[in-house]
Amino acid sequence: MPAALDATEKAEIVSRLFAAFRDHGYEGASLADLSRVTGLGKSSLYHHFPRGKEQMAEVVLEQGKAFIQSAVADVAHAPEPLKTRVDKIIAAFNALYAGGKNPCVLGRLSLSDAGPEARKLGQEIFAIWTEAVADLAAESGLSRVQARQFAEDWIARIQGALILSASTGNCGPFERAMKPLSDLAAGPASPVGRAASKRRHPPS
Amino acid sequence: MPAALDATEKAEIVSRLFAAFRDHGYEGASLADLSRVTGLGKSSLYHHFPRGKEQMAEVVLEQGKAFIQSAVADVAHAPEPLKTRVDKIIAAFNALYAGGKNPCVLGRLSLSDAGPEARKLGQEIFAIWTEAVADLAAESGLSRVQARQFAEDWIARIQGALILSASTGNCGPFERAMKPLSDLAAGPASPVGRAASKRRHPPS
DNA sequence: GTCTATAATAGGATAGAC
DNA sequence: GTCTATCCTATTATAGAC
Repeated sequence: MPAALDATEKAEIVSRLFAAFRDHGYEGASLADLSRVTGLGKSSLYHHFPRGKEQMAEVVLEQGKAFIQSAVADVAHAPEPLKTRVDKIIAAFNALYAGGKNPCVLGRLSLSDAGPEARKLGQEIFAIWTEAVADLAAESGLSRVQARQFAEDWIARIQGALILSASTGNCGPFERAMKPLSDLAAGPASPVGRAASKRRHPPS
Repeated sequence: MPAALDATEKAEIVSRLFAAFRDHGYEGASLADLSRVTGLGKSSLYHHFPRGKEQMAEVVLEQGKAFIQSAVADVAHAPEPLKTRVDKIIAAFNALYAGGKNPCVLGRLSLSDAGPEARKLGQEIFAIWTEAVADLAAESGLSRVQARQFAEDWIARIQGALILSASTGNCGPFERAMKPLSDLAAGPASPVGRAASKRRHPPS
């Protein structure tokens, strides 16, 4: 029974809420679930989050926003070689999504009915994510419009790959989805999709 | 008060359940919601679907499976020019997803906790969808392995684009996601992503 | 800050009349 | 086949002791 909840403990609680919403969605995660995973009674949860489940979802999205800011946006603009920054970002996503085995809490909460504040946060996160990746793409030589489309398409592909692997267990789409970003730092701009180099037979 | 529910009326009910699950997810669509959108009392719903909400989700997925079978798989193997088949499939998805404005009921129900039968149905639908698209890609000249990856990556990109547009309102990612399939029928195999043709400045 | 206990309501599901 | 009425449980949320 800790007298006060220090920053570390608070972060641990939010991290467990994060995993619960990620794995079960907003409507699918009940207060009983959230109580169990955090080890706190319902009343204690309400002590920390007076507005209840909705606020818990918002705090989880705040953590997601902080992740994108620090592990993507800040890294993208760091004074390091492009390849280094790109590799760091890919490593961060590989960890966050466990190589494709974890769903995306942002994708799930964005669709669910978690209230207007959560909605706004989701949009902000996608915006920060998109801008950061677009900056990398532009740096690698794409026009501003192309870079923005590259970013949107790359993020979309990741989100969809996580749905597929959650349903089918196949992480291949997620692994391949990392490649276009990786290719930004290596040679001519590659498209979001895998380069289709070899044809078995030419089109008639 | 119709004496019996003919096939048309049944299809109409399933169609409305489809829209409800698509827009609110499995956990997010309450029996009260489903009762309202179908115009049937709860008891009437249980008359048609004795196993309740879970069965309703399964029936909705059956409809999704039928859609993929008829509008994608059957079309893909029809005796028509490749371009014709591809255009028909794209038109079908444009209608299903309203140009990117509708979420994907398959993507939503696949993640939710709608029971083992629904899970299995989701996997089957993704499998049929993947095989059909892979056949088209192989026909256009890709190797079997490349064709399967093309299909997985294309489907992932669509699923993710629908999440993005649901959150941000931007349908651009969905519209661009259609292009790789369209390109299958026009010239050399294009990748899943947009071809990054022009560089503003060559990589150093 | 955490707990037990409890309210208040919504959710899924059923009974039985018509 | 549909309805009204009801049941039971889970869910969100609060009260108040410690």
